[in-house]
Amino acid sequence: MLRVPPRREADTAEEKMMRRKTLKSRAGDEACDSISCSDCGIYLLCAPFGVDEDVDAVLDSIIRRRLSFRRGEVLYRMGQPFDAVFAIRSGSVKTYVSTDDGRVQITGFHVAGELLGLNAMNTGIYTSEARALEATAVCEVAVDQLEELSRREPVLQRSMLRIMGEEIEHHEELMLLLGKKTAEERLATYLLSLSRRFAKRHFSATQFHLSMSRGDIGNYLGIAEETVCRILTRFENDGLANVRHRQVVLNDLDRLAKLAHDHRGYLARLSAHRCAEASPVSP
Amino acid sequence: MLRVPPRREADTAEEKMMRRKTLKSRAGDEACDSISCSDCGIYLLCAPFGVDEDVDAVLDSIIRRRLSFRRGEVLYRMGQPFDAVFAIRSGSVKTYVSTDDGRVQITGFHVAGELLGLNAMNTGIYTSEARALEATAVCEVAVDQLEELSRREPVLQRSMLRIMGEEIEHHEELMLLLGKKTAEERLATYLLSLSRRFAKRHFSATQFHLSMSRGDIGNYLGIAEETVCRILTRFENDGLANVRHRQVVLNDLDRLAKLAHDHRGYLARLSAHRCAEASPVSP
DNA sequence: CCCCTGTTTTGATCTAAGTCAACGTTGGGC
DNA sequence: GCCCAACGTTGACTTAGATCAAAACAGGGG
Repeated sequence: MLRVPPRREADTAEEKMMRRKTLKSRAGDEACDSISCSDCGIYLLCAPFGVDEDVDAVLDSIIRRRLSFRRGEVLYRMGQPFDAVFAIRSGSVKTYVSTDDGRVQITGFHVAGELLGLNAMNTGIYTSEARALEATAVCEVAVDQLEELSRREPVLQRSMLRIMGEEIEHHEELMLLLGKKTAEERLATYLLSLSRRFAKRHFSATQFHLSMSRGDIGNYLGIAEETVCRILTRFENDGLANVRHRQVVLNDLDRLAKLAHDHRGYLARLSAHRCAEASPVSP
Repeated sequence: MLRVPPRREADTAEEKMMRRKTLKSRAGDEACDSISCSDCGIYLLCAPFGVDEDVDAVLDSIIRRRLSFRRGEVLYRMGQPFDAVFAIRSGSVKTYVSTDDGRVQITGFHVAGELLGLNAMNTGIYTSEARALEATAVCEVAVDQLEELSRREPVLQRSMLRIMGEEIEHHEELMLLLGKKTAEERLATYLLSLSRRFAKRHFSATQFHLSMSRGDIGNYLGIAEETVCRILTRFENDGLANVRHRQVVLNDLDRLAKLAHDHRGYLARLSAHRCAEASPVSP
């Protein structure tokens, strides 16, 4: 704890940086590297939804426009009216909420193939803000068309609910981390969750690149930037992981998982146990 | 921070209490005080969904069974297969997740009229646990029937998305609180959020009853039980609020809102501002 | 290739809130 | 109406991690 003087975080610095940069180079913004739908991350989400016909045609009908953002640019702001979700085609994005006095809490990092903005479904107003961490390409999908289509395609409807459920689960895990874990456990949990995410996309589970700064990691995990550094050095000394600048190498996933006191690991063990016993219900 | 020795929390104590109690009195469990659908909280959610015909008939068709729980009883456990959601008819429920070494984080308190369990939509396994805070009556609704019905009733489909979006928003606010707020701000935010919730249901915004213990409040807010007490006494001395046992009286909502550094208040001000300016987009 | 700005690292010091301990309060069960 | 386990409160002491400060490092634009 101990952060009373509201030292206006990341945001302001980035805002300033952006203002400076925006004066120059407003080069090839739109449609400079338009990838075909079948190369896009969301294709993976759409494909299994039973769209047997011309996939490209269906997708084209719901995609309003393609946009690209440079590092630091804003996808949507808090308080803006909501009428579209964003499918990330490439790059990565952070989302965050903030207090009235400028403190910021990052609520998630999002990568290619993920859907952004569904949470504004409730009020019709964005309650969070999204900012590109690097050069990022997205497809804008109008919600009303998405709803219309999901009525005709039950698999799409189910999938939207599934995606939101996944986000809720992820938030629950993060709340456990923010409320009950030590700084060391937080970092271990974080590295492990990144590793799993990459593995799921068939990248290396033990070597990857961070698209976010130490400051962003600390903010997300509810600890100071300096603490992030200190603990990463400790991991290095313990032979657990090497994090040189933004390049990560994990040496011992098992030990990391033990350190993390993982919710997900616990769940997996629970399910296994449940299967093993086979006979519930006593008189 | 500073909670390394995993002092097994609430859970274990409650479990023990339940075991003791369960030996005796397994009295009128089911259907002892079955309220008609039109008295039920979820009716309010269902009514505006365009079910113009016989509402009761439609509802009866999706409600699998009615259950009632006593204080401390579990609605569902982590790791259990998911096939139904619960609509709370009366009473209140806490949901929580936990680490493998027994630390618990409460993720929400839920009251009559709210829907529980939609978050398991993703994996088909409950990743959290729900426990009644007091005598509580619920309706169990099978998910497949809910999905089936929501295909025919677009308003229901929209409403499910809206409910999940609301939960996500609520989690974002809680993450901001857990990651960035002081203990005092947390309590102020909490009291204010309860106040708003009661006001929305047309109860008093300044006087209400807490169904959860100090321990539960502290756990939910990521602070120690003792800190909750200390700060409540401070609020009392400052003439801000009187919290005697479980009876709350709020004396100065404005000052409380200032203390809370509210995300929601900030949002409201933002929207107002946006309306006032009327002219966006500069060259 | 060098500068400049933002990022990362390390050390010294401080503090909000956690933990421990002990005591007051209460309401549900018999 | 009495008892006791759970709940709530208050004080004394400890500590994980925040803040401050300052140096080392990178990498993109000119």
